Amino acid sequence: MRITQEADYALRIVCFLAEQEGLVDANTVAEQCCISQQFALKILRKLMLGSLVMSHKGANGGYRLMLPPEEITMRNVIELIDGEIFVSRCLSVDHACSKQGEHKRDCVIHCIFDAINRDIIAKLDKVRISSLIDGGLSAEDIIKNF
Amino acid sequence: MRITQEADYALRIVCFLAEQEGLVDANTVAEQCCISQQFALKILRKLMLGSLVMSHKGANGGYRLMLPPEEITMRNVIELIDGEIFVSRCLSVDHACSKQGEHKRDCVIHCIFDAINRDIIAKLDKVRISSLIDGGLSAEDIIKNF
DNA sequence: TAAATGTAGACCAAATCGGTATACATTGGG
DNA sequence: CCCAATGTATACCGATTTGGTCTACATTTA
Repeated sequence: MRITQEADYALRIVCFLAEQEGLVDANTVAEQCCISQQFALKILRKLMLGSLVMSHKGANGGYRLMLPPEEITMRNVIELIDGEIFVSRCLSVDHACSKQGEHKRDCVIHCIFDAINRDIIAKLDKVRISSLIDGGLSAEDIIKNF
Repeated sequence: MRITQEADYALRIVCFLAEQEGLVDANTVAEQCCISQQFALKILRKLMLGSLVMSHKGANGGYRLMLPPEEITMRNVIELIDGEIFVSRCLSVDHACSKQGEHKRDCVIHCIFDAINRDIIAKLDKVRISSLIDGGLSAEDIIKNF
């Protein structure tokens, strides 16, 4: 599954919350992150289900991160929204290709995709939200770390 | 855009053709690669448009590779079928995120996705069809080369 | 108790994906 | 020369995913 727009939005939201103190209401989050309020709410709910953010109801309610930004990785956020990352369908649970493949090459192709996939996940796991926000690292420094 | 099932089929087809001598008709290709005949035809046509295979019409017609398998990479085949590879929508031509992003983090996230993407493409570019077929390399050797 | 918030989930349109169907063109063999 | 075997072209189709919106409701604080 590819990394969706929604996951991209979720990253923005998490970064935004990481830069705020106290509770921030959904409207502010949506405006600051350039997302419709309704969609932001939906994403915030998913982030809550994954225990990345918590909320407080009622007037003056809002959302805040549940973890320090050093303890959240890009992978955490993306997988929470999109589910497990896989670049090719034959890596998903049903393993379509390994069922059909009688040939050596099918397995080899599968192994290659798998290696690439593991590499992507490892990279996304190395990037902490704290690196992305103000006071974090430059893109070059993050990439150098890969 | 993720690597689709169709691209996976295309890889099988190209590998199969690489192992055959002379022309092979679409029915044989479809059967040997476990693809429906119609769908195999569709993929073969795309491979023709990309000049990876050529065909001969009429009775005793069929398809064959236009290039030696050393000169075709996984990237060639996949991009021919799926178009440009990008792991995240914000890397596609419209650059949705860079339009909206006023924040440093949006650019950083974009740069990270871009680095990951370039890495995937580079890896797929290193794998030649000749490595995938009988007499080629083992998956471990291919991955070691990454 | 009303206004400000969050909660839940149904609903929806467009795009993508994986594939099929139909009609036609070309070639080679008898 | 004609027909069977092949390829060519393109329209169509249903399921799933994606990117949202809408509606109704629950909770909290002033």
